Amino acid sequence: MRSLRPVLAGKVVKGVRVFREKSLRPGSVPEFRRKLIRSRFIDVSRRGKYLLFQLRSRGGGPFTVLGHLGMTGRMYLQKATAPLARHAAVVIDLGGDNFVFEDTRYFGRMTLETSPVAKLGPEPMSDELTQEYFRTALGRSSQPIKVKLLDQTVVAGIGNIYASEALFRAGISPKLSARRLTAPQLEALISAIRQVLEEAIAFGSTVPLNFTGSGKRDQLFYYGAKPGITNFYEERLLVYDRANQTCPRCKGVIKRMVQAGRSTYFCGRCQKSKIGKSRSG
DNA sequence: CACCATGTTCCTTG
DNA sequence: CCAAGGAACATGGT
Repeated sequence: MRSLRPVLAGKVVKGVRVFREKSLRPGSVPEFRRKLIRSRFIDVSRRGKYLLFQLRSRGGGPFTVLGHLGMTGRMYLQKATAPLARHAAVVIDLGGDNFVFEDTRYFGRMTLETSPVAKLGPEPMSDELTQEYFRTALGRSSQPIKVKLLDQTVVAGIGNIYASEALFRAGISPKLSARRLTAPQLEALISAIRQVLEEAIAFGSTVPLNFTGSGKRDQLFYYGAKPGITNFYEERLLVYDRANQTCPRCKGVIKRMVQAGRSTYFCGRCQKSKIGKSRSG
């Protein structure tokens, strides 16, 4: 959002090319093209993991395009003459530049349907995320706290990597039933979430939107370091993808487990909150 | 070949 | 009605 806002503001849509119709779900190519062509980008904002592109049509009517990157999506501007990425899904012609939505796995999307944002929980950085709110939102749930952190209706914007990272920093077991977190644990978790996201945003700001490295996995999320900076990863993610490595806090061993179908990484030694596993799960 | 991967939504089961 | 689990979406890396 921070990168796109300054480069999109004021730009007029000259054309729209859709290479992947399904990336517009829900919606259709004609509808999307009709709405966008000759419209002007006014601003870009964000809610949870959604990007909100605010535009104004030729007649002056404001409307919003919702964007979501899924797991592998990227959105960036490039020169109109630059070759398109293999998995370019939607390309918006802005005159001299193309606004490219590239998405290898096509889990991301662009749509005129904005209703998903209404269902989101509070922004993690906002005053709305309080210990009291958390308590209420978690309610009597017996689900593990890690699984609850991925529920976008509880808190918006936390993904699988940062859920593990936040719980590690808060010293809370990912297995702990959501209803069993104490007030101090909730406070610690809120602080940890904010710290993790703050660092992630600061780091992300140093990386070009179309950055791809040559190392294993995705460079932005996993390593993200500019070429030459090889140890940023070491400092950034403390437990994620570090199974069998030594815990940086207690010299225990980082473990991997699967919760709700997603990998969770944690230290079995310093994230013990024994009242964990509910018998059913 | 097998398994894993930053996310969301739909369907089924209990 | 709700909670919870699994599959589906599609492609690429190890």
